[in-house]
Amino acid sequence: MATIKDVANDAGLSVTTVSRYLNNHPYISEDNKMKIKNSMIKLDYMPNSSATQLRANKTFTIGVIVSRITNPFFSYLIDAIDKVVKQTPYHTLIMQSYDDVDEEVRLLDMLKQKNIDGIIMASLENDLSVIKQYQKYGQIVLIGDKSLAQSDIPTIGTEQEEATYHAIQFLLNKGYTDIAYCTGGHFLNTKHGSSRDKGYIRALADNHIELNNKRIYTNIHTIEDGKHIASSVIAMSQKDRPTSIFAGSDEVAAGIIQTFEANDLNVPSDVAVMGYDNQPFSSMVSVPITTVSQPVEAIGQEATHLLMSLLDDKNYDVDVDKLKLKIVERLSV
Amino acid sequence: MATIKDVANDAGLSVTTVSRYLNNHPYISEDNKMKIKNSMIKLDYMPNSSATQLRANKTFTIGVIVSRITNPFFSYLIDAIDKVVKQTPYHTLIMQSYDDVDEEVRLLDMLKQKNIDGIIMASLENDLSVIKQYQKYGQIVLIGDKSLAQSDIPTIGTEQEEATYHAIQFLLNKGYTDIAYCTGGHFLNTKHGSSRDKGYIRALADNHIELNNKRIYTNIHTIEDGKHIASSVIAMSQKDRPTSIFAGSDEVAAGIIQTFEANDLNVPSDVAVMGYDNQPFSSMVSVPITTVSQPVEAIGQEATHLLMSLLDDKNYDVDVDKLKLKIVERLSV
DNA sequence: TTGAAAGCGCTAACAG
DNA sequence: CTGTTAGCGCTTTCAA
Repeated sequence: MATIKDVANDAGLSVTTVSRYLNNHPYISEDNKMKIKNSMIKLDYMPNSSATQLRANKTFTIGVIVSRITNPFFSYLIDAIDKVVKQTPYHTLIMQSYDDVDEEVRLLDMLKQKNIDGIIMASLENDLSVIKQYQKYGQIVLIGDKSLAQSDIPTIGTEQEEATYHAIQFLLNKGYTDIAYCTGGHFLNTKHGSSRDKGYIRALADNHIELNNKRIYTNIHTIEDGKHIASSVIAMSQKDRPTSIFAGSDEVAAGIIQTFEANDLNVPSDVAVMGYDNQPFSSMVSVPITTVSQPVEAIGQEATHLLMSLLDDKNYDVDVDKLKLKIVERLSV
Repeated sequence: MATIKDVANDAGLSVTTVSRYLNNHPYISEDNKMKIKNSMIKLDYMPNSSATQLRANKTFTIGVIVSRITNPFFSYLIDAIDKVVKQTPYHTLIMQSYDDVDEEVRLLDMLKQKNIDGIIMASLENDLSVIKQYQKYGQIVLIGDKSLAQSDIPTIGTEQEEATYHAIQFLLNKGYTDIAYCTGGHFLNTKHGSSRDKGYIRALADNHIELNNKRIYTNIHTIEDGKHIASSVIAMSQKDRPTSIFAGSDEVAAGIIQTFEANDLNVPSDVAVMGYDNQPFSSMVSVPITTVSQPVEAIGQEATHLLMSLLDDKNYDVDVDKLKLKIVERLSV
């Protein structure tokens, strides 16, 4: 592959001049511009990005950490992010943590190694104190509950606790008082969705309902997980069953619903199921899912604009109005 | 950020020795190993990857081109690829072409700029002759119909034409003779799913059914596209409607089915709908989708192993047995 | 077992 | 308007 030196030689000029051409500097004669252009075409030249990166101490790549890309919430989020990034000189490096604490650290280390200039973290496994350590290596933007913003790490915050509170209240208003609860993390662990846990707890407390640990399902993510939960509910005697389930995601909700239907339990009359995310397929499953809608596109856009501004040392005012969550009522509750 | 020089200074050694330690060379005294290790920890050192990359003329990054990550087929494919890549020193850079020819070229140019060492192309917009030009800049592996393999570009080939032929034949056997056909590309253009087109045409021909251009829908990808098609079918007088639709993807099929149901057209009795891909949600929609199952995990694994072998200058025998497509019969046909 | 020095491809003072 | 030169952080001859 031709280098800048080859081009300079071929054009009979110095590498400096060629470099200037490359970077659109003023003060190059039209004549030489032509020569350089021709030599570049002739030699099929393209600047080597490793060299540019080393020199500039900048990679023009940002990382996006999600737990798993197959979760449609994350793939739509990434899509929204990538669409904004595409309009900049940056590239998007997608990184999956698979909900693993150590893997997340490994990904954060890429900041340290100058593999990437900044990170958008849409999943969070480690304590915020760990994340903060990495801010000195590059810009970090968090996506999650509003409360994360207290950490001094720039955050695109949504009202997860409020939304969960409202969702539980919604179930309560419909008469379901025995509400099982699924979370992707560990219940009331400081990380991972704990703000939703708080919303659940607060809603129960406000309605003088006691928290029942048997109704808590932790580390729940996939359709399969949903199926398992449904099976365990089916295995209970009828009077021991919860009357409703807050599934934590539409995927889990879909798995639950499918298994219930296959076993002749009616949703919602036997057991109501509340989803989360409002994914494209959620209105199409056999019992359309009542769910909490997250404005995933706006979240991705705001996060990216914020990170880009940080990288450019500029200010950016996040448009919080676009970040509202709301309940979408369909038939599963 | 500390450099190798800082570590060398701190340890009272030369950069060479530190570099040797980094690369696990033999012949370093245990004593010095300890010193280096301590200095590294003390200075919070991590090798700068831009420098390593420039020096090695290797980025340890591979690109994966898909048309859109929100298509679950692609997100599952990427997941499969990433899981294999994670076991190597490489990283995965995901690139979306959004079905755009020029964008695909821009992505291929990353090979030229040494931004990536190799590419897996799961979507194909440009002619193979264009792709071939890029082989001199890095390794390329194609994912798609078997026939792509003729191009001399390493390919993980599945029998798209055969599978489509069988799917159409399946519809025919069920008594549906008026079969509309959706494709993500342009019908019988050389690119993008044209092998499926051939399967469709061949199946009709073998059954002495004339091809009807009005039954061909091109550039169809999303749930929304499916809804539009369904609307246009609904707008036809009953006797003008096709009796079945080969949707080309489960997403499109889902959109079609939902719109039909919302307008009191029964699937399959009024119009049958055949999907493609067998996605996780396909069994859960209101009319579970009869579809062509692609072994997406195996495809991703084989493609990655093949690319890795190519990058390491080794041989790899693709396990073609794992690449079989098959019809999954549910209720939409 | 260790170190000096050259060089990967590029950019940016500085000098002209 | 153009060129000389140093250096980004790392690896690898070569010599000791």
